Amino acid sequence: MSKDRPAPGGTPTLEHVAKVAGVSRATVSRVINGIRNVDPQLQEIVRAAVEQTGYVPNQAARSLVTRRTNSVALVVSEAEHRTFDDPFLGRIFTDPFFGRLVSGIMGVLRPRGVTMVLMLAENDAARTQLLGYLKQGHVDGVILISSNVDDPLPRLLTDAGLPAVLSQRPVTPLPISYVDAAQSAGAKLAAEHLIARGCRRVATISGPLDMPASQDRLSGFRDALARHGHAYVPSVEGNFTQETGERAMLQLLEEYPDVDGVFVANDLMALGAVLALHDAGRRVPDDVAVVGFDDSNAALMSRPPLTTIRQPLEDMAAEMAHLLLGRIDDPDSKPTSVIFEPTLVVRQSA
Amino acid sequence: MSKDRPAPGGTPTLEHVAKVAGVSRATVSRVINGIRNVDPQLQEIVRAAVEQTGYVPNQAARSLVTRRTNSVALVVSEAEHRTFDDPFLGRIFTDPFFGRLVSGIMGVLRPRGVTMVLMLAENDAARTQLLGYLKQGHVDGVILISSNVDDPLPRLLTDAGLPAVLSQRPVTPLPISYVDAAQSAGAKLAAEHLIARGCRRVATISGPLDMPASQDRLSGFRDALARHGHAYVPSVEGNFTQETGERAMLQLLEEYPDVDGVFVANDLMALGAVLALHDAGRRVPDDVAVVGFDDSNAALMSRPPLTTIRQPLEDMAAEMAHLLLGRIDDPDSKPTSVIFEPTLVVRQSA
DNA sequence: TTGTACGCGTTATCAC
DNA sequence: GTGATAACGCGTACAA
Repeated sequence: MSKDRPAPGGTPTLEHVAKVAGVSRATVSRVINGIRNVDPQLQEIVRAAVEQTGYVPNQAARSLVTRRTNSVALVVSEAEHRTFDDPFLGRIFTDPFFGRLVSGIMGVLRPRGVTMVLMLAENDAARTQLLGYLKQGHVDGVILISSNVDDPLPRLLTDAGLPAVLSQRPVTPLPISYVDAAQSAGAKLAAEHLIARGCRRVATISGPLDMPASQDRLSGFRDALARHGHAYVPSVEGNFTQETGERAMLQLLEEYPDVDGVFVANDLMALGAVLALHDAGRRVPDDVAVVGFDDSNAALMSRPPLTTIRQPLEDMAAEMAHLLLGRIDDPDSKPTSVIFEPTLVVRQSA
Repeated sequence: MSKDRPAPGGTPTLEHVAKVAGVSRATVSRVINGIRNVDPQLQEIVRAAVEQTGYVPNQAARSLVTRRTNSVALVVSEAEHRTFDDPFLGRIFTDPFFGRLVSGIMGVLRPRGVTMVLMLAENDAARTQLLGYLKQGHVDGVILISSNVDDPLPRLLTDAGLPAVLSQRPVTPLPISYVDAAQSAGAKLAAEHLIARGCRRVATISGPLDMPASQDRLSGFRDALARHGHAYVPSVEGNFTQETGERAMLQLLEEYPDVDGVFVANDLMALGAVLALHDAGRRVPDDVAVVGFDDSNAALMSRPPLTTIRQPLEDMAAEMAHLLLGRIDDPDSKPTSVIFEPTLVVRQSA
């Protein structure tokens, strides 16, 4: 038989290495996995054999027995059905927001030797395929980002029993860990700053209202202003892109020409708003003060630079990674939530 | 023994389904993989059993024998060693360029049932980890994007025998497929347009000169102008971000105050250049004409909208996917290259 | 400390 | 058309 197939025609296997090293498969396996109980001398021999053969463990075989892949998925999802020209991909690869999240996540994953794969779920077809992929055990867990209220993914993930962490409080209570920023507290900071600088006629440009975070920022802003006597706060909805921020500001100007302060739900839209104001001949912040949200580097690209509400995205992302790893190590651990406090960063737009 | 472990405590396996359906494992496997030779009646029964048990094939076991994962990696790499605050992630998640590539790739991958995982290789540590991941057989092949001249990845990939496709002509000849745009032809279009509209003192803002594409655009631009008598064309190097485009334009204005036409190596930098020109009190295009590159939606966000050189990124990405799939199906097929022709898109900036 | 032997869940090659 | 059964490459009790 070819139990000892002599020529490593294809990729070398554990057995080849074992033969070269003159030891058993088990021993090779041990040194590769860093198990202590093995003679240092042999260790050297084995390492040499590994080197010589160019051996690399076969992930399929390995995870078939360990039930681990040492990789997690970062999935960016969006519930709505959209056309092919959908701005979804454009939004993702345009908003510095995501870069900060990725950075924070990799910061904790990489040192622990777990790889991150990024997957997009921009429509139902994508989601179906994604779910199959995940269920098949390609990854040990998933970090889910940017899901809106209708996104079925959180529930699907818990139903599938996959370790997962959300980047937002789930809309419907679910036994799932998540990390979030205190959105309304952030909005309150914005409101109070605008009030403090003397704005009397404030409005707001919100994010997509099917996202909890958008809702919270809007209601938080309104509540804070109500406490200062502003019964009504006009708002226009955007979708977090610079373009919609611009359009929203235009609409606001048309409907409330005397607006003198605007809270915009993210920096990218704020960038657009500032542009629109400039086009309309309004000075920022003298005529209209603008406060953004995120403190992404878009805030610095604006002129004037954006006063904004900073959320510590890198830290939040790192926390997500930690929560996920914890859950992977102990699937029975209780779902946890961690809330971060946003802070006001004053620059020149307000 | 528990060859017939009765209770599917964990995830259901082929064997469970077989038992429920009252057939053999082999049969279940056949219907799952769509092999014809199976009684339609049984097919139904099996399907029902699959449904009932909620069975999902175990990818590890499957690919252990098939040596296929039905997934490919899209890796975005960068050779330089950078600091933690490196703009790399910022660049990726800020440039619409990537969104278009991803979109084009998924357009061909998804219908064929292969999933795409996106991986970042922003430094050596990341690259090492990535390579291990790839060698372990997590994916069937890789599409490599945005590597610069020093990037060791193309060679590492070919050495490892992984099916791969590059998004640019490799700097050193390598037996590897790639897709590219005719960069210098595009630059020539820009040059001729500027000349045609009467520019006499043209300059250019190039991309990072360690990228072949940047070099080609620069030399193509210079060559075309030389043919029109412009012996010298000033240039400043940027790194494809709006911010560097802005700075480069500022520098250009300082050193060549009478510049009346600029070719900028991508739209994002062109956006910054237009901003800088505006700040400097120059009218675009009347005082200074600006031509960008890519025709990303950044071109539309600029005011005035950018005249630019369009490269069909979606099509190019789709072609990359095709080439890769072809190579995966037949690893011995010859490396292929496909070059796309850029076109001039005239808007208002030039 | 090291080796033996079994099992992980599938696919594929056989007979039937 | 269907069912045994042998790989696939590895980790790991268990025995030595």
